[in-house]
Amino acid sequence: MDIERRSGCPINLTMEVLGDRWSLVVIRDIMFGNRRHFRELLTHSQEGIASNILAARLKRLVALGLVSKQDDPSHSQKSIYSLTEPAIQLVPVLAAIGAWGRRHLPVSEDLSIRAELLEVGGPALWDDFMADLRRIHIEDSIGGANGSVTSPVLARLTQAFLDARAKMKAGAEGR
Amino acid sequence: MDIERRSGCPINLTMEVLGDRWSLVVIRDIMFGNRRHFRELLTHSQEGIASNILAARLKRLVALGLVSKQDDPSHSQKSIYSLTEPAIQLVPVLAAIGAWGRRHLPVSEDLSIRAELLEVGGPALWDDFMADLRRIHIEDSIGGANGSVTSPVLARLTQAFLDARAKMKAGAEGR
DNA sequence: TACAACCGGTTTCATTATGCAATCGGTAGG
DNA sequence: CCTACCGATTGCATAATGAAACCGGTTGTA
Repeated sequence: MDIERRSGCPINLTMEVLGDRWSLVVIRDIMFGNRRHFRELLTHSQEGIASNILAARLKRLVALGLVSKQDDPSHSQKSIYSLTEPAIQLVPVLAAIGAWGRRHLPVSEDLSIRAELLEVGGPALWDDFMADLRRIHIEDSIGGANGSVTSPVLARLTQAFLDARAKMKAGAEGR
Repeated sequence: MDIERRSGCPINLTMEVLGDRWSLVVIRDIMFGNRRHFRELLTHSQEGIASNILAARLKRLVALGLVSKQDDPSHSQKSIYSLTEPAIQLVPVLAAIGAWGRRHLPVSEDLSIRAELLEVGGPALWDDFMADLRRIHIEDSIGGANGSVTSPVLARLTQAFLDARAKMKAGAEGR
């Protein structure tokens, strides 16, 4: 799998790699939803991706080195998909995209929480989150695929964030 | 022109708007190259965009509110394309994408200068650049379209950056 | 041992997007 | 008047996308 190389511009090359409707959405689900198996990605997809499209995207992302694939020892037919270092370094890109979309597009509030958190947290939070992702996807890619384990950093901060917002809301309504 | 709204997720919605091979490349050329006319975008395109694709993308970007179109008073047939505020706010997204591409894809050195500058300059530089873009595209969208006027901030910093790098290189070779 | 549910996909076929090349009618400047 | 240029449009071929059905193998359960 090779990209076109229409030009050596970083923005152009990135669009040749990620410039389609699905690739970043699949990476998002692996990264934030810890969906590590084909079926998880297929059936829990908010957007209802078709199985052939998902298969094609995963194959492409593996060929490009953004995702790795390995056998799941607990089930001879299962495969575990993991993020590689280049994909983990997309965190700032996803944060910027999320922040922009939240501001300029008709997003739904519940799906915007992570984007808001990433924006408020800034680079320091991104680094913590990326460290989590390395632990889950690279150092312990098999153990990290079990259950619904997601990033401890993100889980803790999301909860703190929701609590703070609930408290703020209650306070505003109380007067 | 409406987007699909497969889901209300900020990342998904952004990919529905910008998730194709050309939209961000066109915005890049308007933003960094100050290409304000159809022909400029067509013939100076590094990637060789086809005229029908360019026409379709411009129409779509105008419909989505990322680009505005107005008559050029100096030529009854010319149109001036300008960035709107939402597109100007893509600067951090383009900076993040450029930084990622520069690190992980086979970019060419000369086309990476701006990406490197934006990455080193950080949010403070982005803000200055965005202020320039507002001046050029919103406050004086007609005057800004004349000649090869680009952002003063970006031009000055790019030059300073190139000088610094040349000096560094000369110093390294001198020993 | 039968069997249903589940596994990661593949196949088929229709629709849509992309891309190249040629071309369009109107305009500007000499 | 004529040439170059203006922002596109048209025709046509190929590639990408998408919905739905389907596949052989595996697993857990009765």
